[in-house]
Amino acid sequence: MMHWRTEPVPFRGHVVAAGLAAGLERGSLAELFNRTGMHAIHARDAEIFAEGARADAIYRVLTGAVRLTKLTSDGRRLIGAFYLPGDIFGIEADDRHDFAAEAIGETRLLAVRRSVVGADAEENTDLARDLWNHALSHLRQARGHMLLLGRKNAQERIAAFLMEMEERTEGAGRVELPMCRQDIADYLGLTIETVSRTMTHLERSGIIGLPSSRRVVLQDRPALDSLLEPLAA
Amino acid sequence: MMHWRTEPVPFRGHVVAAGLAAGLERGSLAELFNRTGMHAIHARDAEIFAEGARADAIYRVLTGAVRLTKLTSDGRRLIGAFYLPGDIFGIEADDRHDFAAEAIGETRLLAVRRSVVGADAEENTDLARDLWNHALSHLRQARGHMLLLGRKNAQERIAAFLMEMEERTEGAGRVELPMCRQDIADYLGLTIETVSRTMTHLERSGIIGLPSSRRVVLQDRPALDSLLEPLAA
DNA sequence: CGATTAATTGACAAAACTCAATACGAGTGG
DNA sequence: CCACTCGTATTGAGTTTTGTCAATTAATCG
Repeated sequence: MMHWRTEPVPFRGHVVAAGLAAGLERGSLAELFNRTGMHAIHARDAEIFAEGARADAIYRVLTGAVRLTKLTSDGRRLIGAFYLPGDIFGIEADDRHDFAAEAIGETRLLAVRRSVVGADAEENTDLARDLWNHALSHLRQARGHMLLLGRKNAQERIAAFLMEMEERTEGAGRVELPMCRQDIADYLGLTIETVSRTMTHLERSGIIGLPSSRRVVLQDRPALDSLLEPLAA
Repeated sequence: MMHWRTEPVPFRGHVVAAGLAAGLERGSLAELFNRTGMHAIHARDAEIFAEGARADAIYRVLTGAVRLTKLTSDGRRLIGAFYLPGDIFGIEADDRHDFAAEAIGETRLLAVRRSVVGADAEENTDLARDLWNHALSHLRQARGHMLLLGRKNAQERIAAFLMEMEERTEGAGRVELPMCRQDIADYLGLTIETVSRTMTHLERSGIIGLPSSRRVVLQDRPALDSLLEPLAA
């Protein structure tokens, strides 16, 4: 179930997807969302767009969270990215989406039709540059994720994931995970059991705290850093 | 297999990196390469650009092959992509390269300065669109590779790799691999031993032939397809 | 409070990795 | 032409990590 409203919404978020600090210029992408964005609400697990669907809008997360998923016929699932409030997604396809997007919890989005974006971008240099930068930041995110999936062990994946989430939510040492263990597993290319075991292992080592399964406290940041250190460059 | 010999090089190739069929319009990226591209030759294993280097040119492969690599301090290496004759690379960075690029064998390239590309793209819609499409095809390639690294076993990775190489070189059932086993291993997130063992296993199953280590014959295509089938969608 | 879903834990199996030895292949010099 | 060498690839044996299957505990929601 999905509700559409047309009122412009003030931009309260921040672009965290790839550490890009987007300024708020007239004619920018952020401004376009605020001026012409359509409001949408998606229920938990609702599909925002399907794999293979025509890409006809781009989105900004207002509240909640989104996962980009690809499902194989025998049930394996990969989550290519998570999008949190402030993040923009859906640029990442030329014609058809190669991944589906789903709301993780109840999620509010702003959507702008591609026809509108495209028309504006022809005129407006700022907007074109914003779109370009976003596409590249998605590419960088994907490449970073490749490294994680290809060359890291379970501990390193979990550590990297927790640090990433903490950064993106500015959680000051504590992270409130919007997604379940299975989502994390499918994002990290692990099984749910390995995620669980690795989490408890980090907890028993005193590196993190787990007041509840969705709440993580980064207690020993240096230790976490040192887990990732070999991957730095 | 394609070879580029003449100096002002007509674009006879096709963009294979992600299956994008680029048209040949005046003012397109291909045309820009042909008109203003600088010729460069890199010896085997020579660095084309370093990780972290300022991104100031984009490239098209004429002959040879290129690998995009990221090295970690403890020696793990990931190859993010291979580029073959006709492929364009180096767009994939906004300011700094997050991966290094190296020639695999002796490799000839065309290079165009970013300042030139950027200036032209402001004026020229075709070129801007070409750049955009290339960036998105790199993104699709990276996402496809994520799926491979995150959810496939060794056999599936090798099978996918061989099929990809065959498609990209139009080898009609036979592939001449430009890269060594270690490169393949680092592209697939495996060890060299696992690559080797899996290759010989496929050979003993009669699915592929291995007249030499660098030459592969896809003998039983249906069998190869069926190895990948579960990943189709 | 009971029902249902999500998360953890345990015991075992399988896949891939590591370390070590051997084989192959191209190039070199006797 | 053969032997030698060096880099690359293959093969083998044993270990480690992660996955699988099953059971248990915790959390959530009417």
